[in-house]
Amino acid sequence: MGSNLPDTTWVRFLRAHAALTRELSARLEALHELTLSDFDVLVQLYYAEGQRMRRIDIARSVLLTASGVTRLLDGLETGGLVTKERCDSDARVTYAVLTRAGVKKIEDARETHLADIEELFGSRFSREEREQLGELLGRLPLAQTSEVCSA
Amino acid sequence: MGSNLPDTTWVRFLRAHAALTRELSARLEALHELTLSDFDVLVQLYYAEGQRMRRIDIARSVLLTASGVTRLLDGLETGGLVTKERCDSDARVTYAVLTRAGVKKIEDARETHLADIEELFGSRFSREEREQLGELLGRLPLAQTSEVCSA
DNA sequence: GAGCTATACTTGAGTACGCAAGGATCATAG
DNA sequence: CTATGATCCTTGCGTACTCAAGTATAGCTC
Repeated sequence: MGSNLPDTTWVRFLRAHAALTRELSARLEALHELTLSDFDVLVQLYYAEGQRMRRIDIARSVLLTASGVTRLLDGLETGGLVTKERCDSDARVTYAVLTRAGVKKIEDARETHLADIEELFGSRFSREEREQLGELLGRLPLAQTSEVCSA
Repeated sequence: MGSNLPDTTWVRFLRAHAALTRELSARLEALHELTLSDFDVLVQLYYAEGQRMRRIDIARSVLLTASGVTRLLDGLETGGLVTKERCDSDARVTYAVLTRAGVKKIEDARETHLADIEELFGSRFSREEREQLGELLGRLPLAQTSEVCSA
């Protein structure tokens, strides 16, 4: 019954994402009380200069909307993992800065989360396959907002 | 600044998914008032025997939870695209059956949605690349619920 | 410097889920 | 036939978003 389903590759992509994020986020939640997005944002901050970023840059790098970032950071802030900081040169922007607790949290969470990613995702592929997969995925459109990336 | 970010391939996977589903679902919503999941379910039904499925099988095939399916079908039902139907041999199960309007809807939506998928996803790859991508994605774990698939 | 538009962020309202718990119904074992 | 456990489905509740609208600031043009 080779049904004429929509591009099977795309469907696999969708299914794989659903299954992987479900499992990964369950584990991350259980062990560290973090969402996948929380983790994502914390990592961005961790590697940012001065471990601080403008909210809008966070939004662009993790592909959330501005409002999504506001609420996500609200959560991290009440959890004591980040703090706000005003910007001297532009009163519109407020930085999100990683706190000491935030650094600790991300370093802890990294440990298990990277292992989980490796187990459920990375280990399925050889080195070359992984690179090729990365290359293929890298061709996909990321945003209509033209400008992207930092370092 | 080659930062030691979590497996870049995985991150690309996440970003690509976020960007693609955002755009695809915006278009699908605008043109047909359907969610990606709605579409997904309708397609499954479309190709199912008698265009009918048990809810639990829908859940498994599109990777939603049972409750997610219940509510999604509630929506499709009030939209007149599917109807419930009791199962004679097992009073626990209720089938979801595609209505005439549902068939029409999915046939309409397919047209544009498949084109959108092709534009944003498929066209990025050559034939072989697409196959390879599909193969690689197919290796990823789909569910812990062992049993999968139908035809 | 008055007025415009663009940018950064927040807030209100709505939604698409998930999880956990509950209600039927089935299947089996005594 | 009754008790036990599994399966199918729904419901209550919580949450992570989104979009649209609003506020504040920045910077440009005249």
